[in-house]
Amino acid sequence: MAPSLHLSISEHLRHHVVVGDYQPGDQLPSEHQLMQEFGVSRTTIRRAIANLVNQGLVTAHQGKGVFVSEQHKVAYSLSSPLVFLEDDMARQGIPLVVTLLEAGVVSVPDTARHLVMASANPVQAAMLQEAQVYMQKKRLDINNRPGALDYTYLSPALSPLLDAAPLDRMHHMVFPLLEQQGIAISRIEAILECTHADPDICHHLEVPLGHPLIVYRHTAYTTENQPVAYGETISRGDRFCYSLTIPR
Amino acid sequence: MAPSLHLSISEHLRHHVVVGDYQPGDQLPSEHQLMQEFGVSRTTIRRAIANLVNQGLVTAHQGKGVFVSEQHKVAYSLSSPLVFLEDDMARQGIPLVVTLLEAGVVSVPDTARHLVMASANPVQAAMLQEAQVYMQKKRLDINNRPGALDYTYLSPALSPLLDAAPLDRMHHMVFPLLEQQGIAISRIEAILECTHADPDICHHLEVPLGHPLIVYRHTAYTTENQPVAYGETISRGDRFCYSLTIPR
DNA sequence: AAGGCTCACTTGTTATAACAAGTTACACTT
DNA sequence: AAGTGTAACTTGTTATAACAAGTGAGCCTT
Repeated sequence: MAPSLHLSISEHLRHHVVVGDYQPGDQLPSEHQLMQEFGVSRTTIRRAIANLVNQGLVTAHQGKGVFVSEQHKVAYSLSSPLVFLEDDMARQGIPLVVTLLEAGVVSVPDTARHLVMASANPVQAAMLQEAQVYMQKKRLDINNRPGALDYTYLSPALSPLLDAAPLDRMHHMVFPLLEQQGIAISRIEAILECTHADPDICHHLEVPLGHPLIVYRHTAYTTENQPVAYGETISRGDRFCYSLTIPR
Repeated sequence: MAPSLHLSISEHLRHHVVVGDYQPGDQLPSEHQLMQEFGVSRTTIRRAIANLVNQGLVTAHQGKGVFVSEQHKVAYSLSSPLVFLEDDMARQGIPLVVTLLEAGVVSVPDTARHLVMASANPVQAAMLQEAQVYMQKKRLDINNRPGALDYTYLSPALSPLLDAAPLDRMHHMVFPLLEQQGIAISRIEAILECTHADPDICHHLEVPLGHPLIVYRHTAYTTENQPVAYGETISRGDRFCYSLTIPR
């Protein structure tokens, strides 16, 4: 289960970028230098760099070198929309005020099942149909008015870990907490759509009936392709939703 | 300018998937078979397949084989939302029927100005407030019903190039055409929000007044950080919008 | 028949090698 | 001084090779 070499090196280089050892615009050591530094072949170095390029952290130019992207801070948010929805808003100066409205054990709503059914994997579907740890959170916008509702469902497989991290500490930033406890999210499937506000939502978001809303549904999978978290975020659609910078 | 081998092979395989020669769940020929079929080394075949895996079209299982993904129709490449909005839909077999409704020279709407203001660069703001080449396009969905409206504004700096490529040839795929003429788009800022349908939109999209709509606004910047294109895409929000698989 | 073993198949990872192609600096020619 | 050309870098592409690791069928033992 040990990570492969090129992934380790990729992580190592990314760490330097995130920490700030490499500033935006800086040139990475050449492939030859990295080969000597890590004592591996060019194949491995190139795969590690290809990994970073795919994530948008660096850009390679034939004949010149590999350079740290200018907007790597938002590039990171692009490769992980979970961060974009939680972490990144705070990073953009939008205060993230979250209230935990409800928590308990329930079953997943039909919308989630639909999402899983699309992948046509009976095992996964069965897993998500089981009882889940459930959280409902309200998020305030800049004006301290209700901005979004968050529904999070965690797989029962996570129960032992959840005991170690009680629910009241999970009132925000679920994914970082999961990763901190060794649960690696490798893939996320997301669907974005737009609906009217039903009476229940109206109450929480303080909008009139039928108000336009953006619904963001996502399922997070581990490296073993097991769905461990499903979430819905319902935001008011009439105001700023999100902005991102996309490196090509 | 000839595409590299592994990209050609990747395109070739993807074509089979999109056309339907390979059904979801089908197993691709093994690496060894593909090596013989295309007469290339395993390196090249593996890079071509890695390409497809990155795009979410296929899934590889060690010891078993490579299989066509179940959800390949909704797997978008996240690294380029412009492609997702134009090129990629066609590539995935979703017919891209576009009608050019109107074209001319106008000034940018206030929404665009707001987008530029957010980046707090007066030079950029001034540039986008000038008169622009303007295009309005209607896009049909799978059922040949109106699916989205497209508004594209091109910077006056592009005028000489636009003469070479007349507007009637730009009825779709604006970005590829720009790149073809040497204009490199390095960054895109995008905002996503949700509104009601106003009477004008109702007419084109054939929806009742007040119908929920998703608005996707984007500004494209060159490598010199100059905004050269602004676009709005207004889609019906009540139906499937997009779904993506995000590799971490 | 049940269980375990081996073997042939698959993809995964890494190493080595050679050439292509873009960039840059420096020396050399004009 | 201006331009040219070469040489030494860089990344890009492909080939060959070897071994690791997961899978499954079939044989073989019990």
